[in-house]
Amino acid sequence: MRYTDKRCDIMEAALELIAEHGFHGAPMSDIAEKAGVAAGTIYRYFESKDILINELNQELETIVSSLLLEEFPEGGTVQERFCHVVRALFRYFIDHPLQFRFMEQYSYSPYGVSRRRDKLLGIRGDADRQLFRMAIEEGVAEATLKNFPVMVLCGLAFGPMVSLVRDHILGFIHLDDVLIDRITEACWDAVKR
Amino acid sequence: MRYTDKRCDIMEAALELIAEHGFHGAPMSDIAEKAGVAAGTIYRYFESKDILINELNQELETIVSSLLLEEFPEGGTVQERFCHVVRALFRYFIDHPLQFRFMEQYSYSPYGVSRRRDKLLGIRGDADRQLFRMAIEEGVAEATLKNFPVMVLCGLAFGPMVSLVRDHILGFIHLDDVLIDRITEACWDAVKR
Amino acid sequence: MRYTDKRCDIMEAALELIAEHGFHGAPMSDIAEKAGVAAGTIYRYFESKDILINELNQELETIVSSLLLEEFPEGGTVQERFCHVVRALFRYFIDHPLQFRFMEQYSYSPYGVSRRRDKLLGIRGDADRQLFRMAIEEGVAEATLKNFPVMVLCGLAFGPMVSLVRDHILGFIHLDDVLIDRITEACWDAVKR
Amino acid sequence: MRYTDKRCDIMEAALELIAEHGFHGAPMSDIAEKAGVAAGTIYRYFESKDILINELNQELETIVSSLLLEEFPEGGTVQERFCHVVRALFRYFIDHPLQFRFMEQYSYSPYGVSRRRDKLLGIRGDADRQLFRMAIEEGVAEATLKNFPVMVLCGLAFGPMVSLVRDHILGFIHLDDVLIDRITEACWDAVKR
DNA sequence: CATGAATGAGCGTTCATTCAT
DNA sequence: CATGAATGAACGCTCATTCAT
Repeated sequence: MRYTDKRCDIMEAALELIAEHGFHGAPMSDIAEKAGVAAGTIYRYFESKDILINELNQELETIVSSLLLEEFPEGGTVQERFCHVVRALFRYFIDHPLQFRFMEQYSYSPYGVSRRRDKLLGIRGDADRQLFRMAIEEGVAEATLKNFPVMVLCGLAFGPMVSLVRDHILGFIHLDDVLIDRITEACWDAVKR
Repeated sequence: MRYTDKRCDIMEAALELIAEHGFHGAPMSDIAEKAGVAAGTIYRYFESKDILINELNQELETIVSSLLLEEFPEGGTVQERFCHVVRALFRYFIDHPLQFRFMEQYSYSPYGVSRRRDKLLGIRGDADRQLFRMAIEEGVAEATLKNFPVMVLCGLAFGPMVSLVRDHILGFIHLDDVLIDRITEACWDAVKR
Repeated sequence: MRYTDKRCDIMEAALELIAEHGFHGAPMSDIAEKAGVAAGTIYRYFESKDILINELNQELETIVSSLLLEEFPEGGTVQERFCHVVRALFRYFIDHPLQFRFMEQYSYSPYGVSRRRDKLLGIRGDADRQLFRMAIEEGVAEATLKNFPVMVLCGLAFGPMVSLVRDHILGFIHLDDVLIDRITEACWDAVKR
Repeated sequence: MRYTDKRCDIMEAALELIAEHGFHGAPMSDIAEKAGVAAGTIYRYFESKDILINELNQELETIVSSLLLEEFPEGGTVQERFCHVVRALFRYFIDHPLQFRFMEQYSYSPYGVSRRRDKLLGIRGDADRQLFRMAIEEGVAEATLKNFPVMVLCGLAFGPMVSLVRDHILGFIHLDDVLIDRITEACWDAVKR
């Protein structure tokens, strides 16, 4: 028996179906079938559909988080750190469209809103966010960046990425490494003083 | 007479409930009640819930479209035209959070994807988009803008707006006219050569 | 129009199935089928299965209550009033075995316990209970009855009835009017001083 | 060895949970957990949940039966024997509310009905019942008791007890030894000629 | 045209029971 | 013998849609 990790199977099936059809287009029965388990089995691993969805999102966030920490240029300039994060997210999501579609849907649902609120209130804080936030605050302090609230600078940094990754995944544009680098530079132009 | 009172009532009720509770948190019966009509009556105006949602989105797009055409500085510089559009969208959505929440949900759902595809394939095209596209193509041609595909420039222009309007509506930041103007300038920095 | 045909059909079907098979042996789908309606239709009349059950019990209590008030010998002796109630309950339940089986199950379920508690706390009080209670208190005061708490006297009065009606319905004994009268007298012997 | 530790643990757990939450509020998994065994283990001792419940009831009946035989005044008067049984049941159930709640639920469920039927048809007969029955028949024969069928006299004897023990357990009244003795006397008044 | 009662497929979830280990 | 993960039928309930009035 090679694939005995049922929990993973279920999460993968959920990821795929929800990414493709949305939360409501992915009934537990379909998830179970795709995961190769019985419907009731899911409930041994996740108390409810909501909890499955939340845990899946949390796991994806953790993966993204650790990805950003890898090769993070901690001693680099503000620009280097800023562009590292933007570029890394671009590449990760382009390589992982299901993850992107899922997280996108999650963040636009009631789930995401309350989670977002928790994070902002400091109830939750990931290391990667701290590092990025510090880079930004440093940039503002030393007048490398425009004097905006952190959240505005985040919007300028990630807004285009979200929008463009989506267009890429839907096939409306094609983003290659060269283009990603150039777009990342453009985002830097938006925030730099 | 296509746009009767009842039709409008239904669309308004749908807008409000869907913006607030999502597509699946807004049953037809609730929409009917809020609109002051019987459940069956909705089906005289809209063949199905899906069609209601699609038509509602279309109407909102039309409204936004005509808004952008108003006071469009047709003879102005590329920068003037670009910033007009960004700023106008910022202001409209901040003043119309229900419309924003609805369109946001729509665009992240399966509905939005196919619609988007239609548009790009030229099946649908709004006047405002033509004007904005022309401004951008002009800017690229005259080397005012960075040499990116139009869609990338759109991402750089509107990505931050979508992200920041959302944060504003959720109460995470407060956008006033001064800040909007400064952010719009920052978006311009991203796209200008 | 509160008591439509369908509402009655549903209540009757529920009464019959629950009396026969218990709360858990009577799924909503069976009730619907027996009532000749679709499953969803039940929920137009009753918010939930629990509420259906509670309303059914309440209705049966009301019927029993008004039955006891009919021909109640208000000016009679304590004995006359006591025996009227015991005898009337005997006869009603023997003629209405489904009602008996339902109420029996109800009173032994969590539903019944809290309802009972409410009644005793005076949150709910039916006219018939008041009359019976008054007769008993009068009997105790004038030393016609043994000096027991009211509840003990009720136990002596109704305990045998519940037990014997049940045996009758199950076919273990046959109660006719003569026997009922004699048993009622025996209950009187238990309570009288 | 038929009555192993595990078997007892399971029965005790079942008794407690069913008494408290009813048959349907006591899943096998909960019973297993409370008994400190795996869910599957229960099925080594009991073929099914129904059988577990039936055997539990049977065991409780046996315990009650032997209790009644203890100190049974075999040579005493009919009254002594009658009152002994009534009083002993009162006391046992007041001291063992879980047992009472279980047996009550059992007897009002489909389980209880068929069991009752078996008993009356003579398929099952416990020694205690024989003794009580004999006392009653003797009383009827010698005209100490009213001339009722045995089952009616049982109803008069035990109906009040069941009703009042229940009220005691639910906290609606408090039965102490003095009150129990007096109530037992009252039951005797009901059956004696 | 408008109504709203009725429908029934489909949902998330539970749990008695099985069986490979 | 004991385990507990897995099963899947069955439950209570929702809601988009229909149609007799």
